[in-house]
Amino acid sequence: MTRQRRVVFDTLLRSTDHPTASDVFMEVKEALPGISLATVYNCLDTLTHGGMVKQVCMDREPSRYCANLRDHAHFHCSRCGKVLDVPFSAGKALSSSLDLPEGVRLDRLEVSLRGLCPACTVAAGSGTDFSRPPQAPNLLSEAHQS
Amino acid sequence: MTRQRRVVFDTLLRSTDHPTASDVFMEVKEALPGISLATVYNCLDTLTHGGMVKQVCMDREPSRYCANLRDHAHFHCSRCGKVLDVPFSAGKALSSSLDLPEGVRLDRLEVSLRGLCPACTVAAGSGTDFSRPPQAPNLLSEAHQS
DNA sequence: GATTATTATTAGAATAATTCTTGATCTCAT
DNA sequence: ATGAGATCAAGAATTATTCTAATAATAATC
Repeated sequence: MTRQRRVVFDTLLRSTDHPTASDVFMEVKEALPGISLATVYNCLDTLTHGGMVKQVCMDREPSRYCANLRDHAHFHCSRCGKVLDVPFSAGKALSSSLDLPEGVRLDRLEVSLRGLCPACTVAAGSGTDFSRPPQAPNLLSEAHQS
Repeated sequence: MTRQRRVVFDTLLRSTDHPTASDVFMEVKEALPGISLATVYNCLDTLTHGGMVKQVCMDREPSRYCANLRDHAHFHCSRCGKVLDVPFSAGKALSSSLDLPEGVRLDRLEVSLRGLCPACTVAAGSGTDFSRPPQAPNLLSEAHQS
């Protein structure tokens, strides 16, 4: 654990949003003015491989990093871009709602959500109801089903 | 629906794997030798926005495309790179195993899995049992939990 | 059927996130 | 101190994807 790794890690621990590598870079520069973006990438990589940090990808947007190691999903707001941690409901095993083929070895499971965060749902206004999404067979109805 | 869009779409309908844009490009060139990669990207985009096709991202790997519109998760084999469709178990609402904050509007839910496909689990051998992954509170135990 | 307007296609340049390369620097056991 | 090994910095390189501008196809109107 080098100085730069520690500072990068501390930055993530302090952050509640889910910063990108550049976000972290800008933040970390205050403490370590000489650090380079490449080093931040290296540190984030090392921390990720060491299991101290999770890398969060959605679509092809820049990766975000998160020091919350509890199992959780990520909700990405399409309007303000914020990323929220969404805990899994206690007691419900997520993997049991999947028909995994026999014989696979499952190492990692990732759940990403898209939509509007509470604030943006309100801001977007309209007569939509603010409770739950429309119910489809399993999760939600994709408007444009064939 | 232009000629190139149709050919791109047909290619996806025929494919059982989950081709990347370049994969599609190479395949489509047989029918439309003059087509450009940019057009393939455009077509895939149009089809995705039109809801005929799903774009599948995992980590920072190239996007893959899939014409299976049924709700399903994607299993990515870390060894051979294959991507398998994993249907959701009938009757179990996935979104109900998430503690979504009040007031969010959920538009899209994506589940990605990583591990070894059946063939690669066998090939990787070792004394591992081939049935189910180790059980953790919710989905699976990340070896490196803090 | 000709003419205009719209939209899609192409080829290649541009972009942006990330990774690689190289030499300099640090750490630590000896 | 000294040397071995890892890490860092800077910038170049890579790669998936998007943009741009010009051409071509399609559709709509006369």
